[in-house]
Amino acid sequence: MGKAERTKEFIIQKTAPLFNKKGYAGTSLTDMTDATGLTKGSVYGNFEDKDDVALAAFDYNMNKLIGQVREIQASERSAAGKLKAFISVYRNGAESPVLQDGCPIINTGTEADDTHPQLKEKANEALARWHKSISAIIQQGKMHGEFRENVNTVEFASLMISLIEGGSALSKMSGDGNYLTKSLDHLEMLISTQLMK
Amino acid sequence: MGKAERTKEFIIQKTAPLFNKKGYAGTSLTDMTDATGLTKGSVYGNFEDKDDVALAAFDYNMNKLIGQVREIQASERSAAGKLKAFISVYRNGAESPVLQDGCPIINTGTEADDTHPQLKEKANEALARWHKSISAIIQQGKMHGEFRENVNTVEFASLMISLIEGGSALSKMSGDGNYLTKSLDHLEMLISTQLMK
Amino acid sequence: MGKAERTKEFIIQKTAPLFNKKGYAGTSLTDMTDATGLTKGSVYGNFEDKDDVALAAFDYNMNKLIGQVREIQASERSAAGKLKAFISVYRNGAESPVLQDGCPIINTGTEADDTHPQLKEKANEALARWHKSISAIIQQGKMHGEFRENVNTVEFASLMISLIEGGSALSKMSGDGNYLTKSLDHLEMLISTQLMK
Amino acid sequence: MGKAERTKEFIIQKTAPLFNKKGYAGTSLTDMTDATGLTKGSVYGNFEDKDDVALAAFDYNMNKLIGQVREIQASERSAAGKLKAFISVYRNGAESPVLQDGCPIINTGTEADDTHPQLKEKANEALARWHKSISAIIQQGKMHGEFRENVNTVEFASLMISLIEGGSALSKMSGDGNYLTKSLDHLEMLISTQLMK
DNA sequence: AATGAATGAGCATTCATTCAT
DNA sequence: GATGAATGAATGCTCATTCAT
Repeated sequence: MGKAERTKEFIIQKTAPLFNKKGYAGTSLTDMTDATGLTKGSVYGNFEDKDDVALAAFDYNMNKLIGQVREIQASERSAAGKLKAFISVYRNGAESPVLQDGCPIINTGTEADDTHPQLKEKANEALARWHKSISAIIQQGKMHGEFRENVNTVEFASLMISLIEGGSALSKMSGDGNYLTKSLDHLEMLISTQLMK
Repeated sequence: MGKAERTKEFIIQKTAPLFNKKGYAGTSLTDMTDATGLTKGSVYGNFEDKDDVALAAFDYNMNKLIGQVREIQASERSAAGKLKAFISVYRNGAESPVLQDGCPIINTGTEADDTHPQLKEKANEALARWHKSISAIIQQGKMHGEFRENVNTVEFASLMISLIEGGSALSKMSGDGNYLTKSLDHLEMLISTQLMK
Repeated sequence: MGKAERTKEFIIQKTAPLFNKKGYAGTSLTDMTDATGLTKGSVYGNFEDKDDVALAAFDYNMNKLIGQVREIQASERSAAGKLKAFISVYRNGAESPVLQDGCPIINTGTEADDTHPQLKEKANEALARWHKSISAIIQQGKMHGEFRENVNTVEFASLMISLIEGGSALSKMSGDGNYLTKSLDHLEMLISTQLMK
Repeated sequence: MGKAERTKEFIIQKTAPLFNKKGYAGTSLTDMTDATGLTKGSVYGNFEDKDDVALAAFDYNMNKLIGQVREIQASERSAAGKLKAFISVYRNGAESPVLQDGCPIINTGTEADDTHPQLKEKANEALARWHKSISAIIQQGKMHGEFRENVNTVEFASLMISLIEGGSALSKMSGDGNYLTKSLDHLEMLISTQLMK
């Protein structure tokens, strides 16, 4: 990794939490230089513009989040276990360096929706990937005889994400953990009673 | 209503959609004067500052949203019917002047969380009121013998809001109606099977 | 004249010499606020952007220059006298608030040619108007029997402007008045011997 | 020519057209690295600063221009022929790699006049050299009995340059070839009727 | 009560230049 | 001798806010 690569990485690392916490419009170049200790020129030497950093920061946050999930999934053999890895990560969101400021998908998605097409696209791609990943696990569960065949895969995945994101966002903003806890409890119940044989 | 009152109302009316659509940071004073045809001086003659307008705009949006719910609830006698009024409003969100830009609670809550304490507070109060309103309906349902006694009121209310907000936000950002549709379908099913006798 | 109008006028008045002297790229917003004592916000409250000021400044300079010519022409009855008014203004360029920094047409035309299409257009329009004005005077002279019919009007006008602009620009840059003096002397001779009967 | 010498030459070669076309202020270091494919460090390794390059670029452009003239003059025996070599080069300016962006003397002279003393000096030196060169040819013509003695050498030289530069600049900026054509036609006529016996 | 005009701090971005490697 | 990376001052411009009228 060359010096440029290292600096880029460093800038993303330091600014990604800012973008997730304060949003794109709420994060200024000065916030970024304060967080990194670098100069504006240096940021512009390594990125095309603020957008470029924000886009990279979103990817960084998502990768970190996915990494947390993957780590847990690695030790899970069952499809149910793999699904529950998502639940586990969000349930302990307070300790996650990413989720403690809220899920990047909904944070970015709600801000960028009517203001920043590129970021919106990114958030939607991440959402679609997540949906696909859940769907694949459910299909796998069906194939291995672990899950019932008569459950609609796509619909279950949609419901699962809605529960996680809704609960997560509401608990984050209200400080009332019940939204997330009850959503995740309900989701686990659904996995056990609707999905598993 | 004096002239001042009327101008205030007018400003809020015209800017409330902006704030819900583009967020607090994304809405500039110039956006506001463009939308109203008034001058900046006029805005500042009627409000203390941008915050003051944003706060009022949030209330305006919420009242409009609550109004839509109330209208439907007015013709519903049963507790289940009253609960389903919320579902009905969100299901037809595309036609709601407020919800077409997303639910103000989650829009405001996610943006303001780490940037604007007063707005965050407003969003949380609205959320708490909503939660209380749902809880009261459930209690009423229980008292009238319509709902089962052994359902946890608070938890059901939390789950209900998570499903609505999660589904709503994800469908809004992705353009995929499935998130909302499946959440609301599931919620209706829960009301029928878990709540109703 | 409202206050806005007066401020616009004031800004143009103070910055027009800067633009003529230092060029478009060479004149910064800070130069402009230094020259006016106003703030950047004030400049942007009265003009769309730097271009807008530069364009207005060019017009201001040209109008001033044309005014000087008109003043002399007013007391001239003959076509020859009217043509010589142009010569007179450029001959005393050192004392002209505009020409002391060079003729705006050639200053702007040479800088903007490959860098600023709008300014280039302005300079060319001014040049075309000047050409038309000279042509009209020559035609008038012909009609009144003052000038010979067998002189090509358009060609004489072109030659006249080339002599004035060439001499003016070279004397300005070199500090050697001979370029301008000899050009204008030659031009006067041409008017007397080629044009006049 | 060592490597350093070759790189210097290469940079000048590639940037000289930029400086003539876009001017000193209009040509950025980035324009220069784009044009050369080299790095900023490399430019600064071979030149003191941007000024240093611009100065060298001006010389390069002038030498190229003078080279074109010399080439034609080489096959001219008469003084009149040598004078007309200048005319010939400017008349075919569109095909000259230098003149197609305008004459460096007037381009540089008008921009640098009030902003860049060193460049202004360069342009003036070039102008003075040109004047001297024309004067020498006229003197030669007189000595050889080709030109009349009673013509003022210095004044004719000044007039000649004014006609060429005025016509050239105006045609360049306006796209109307008449300014240059008529100036040069007139100049040739002057050489034939005033200068030649 | 409302306006038009101004403010000045802040914005994202580009500049010429430097310097360790 | 050349590069890649960094600097910091300056660029044009927008922001929320104020205030005389």
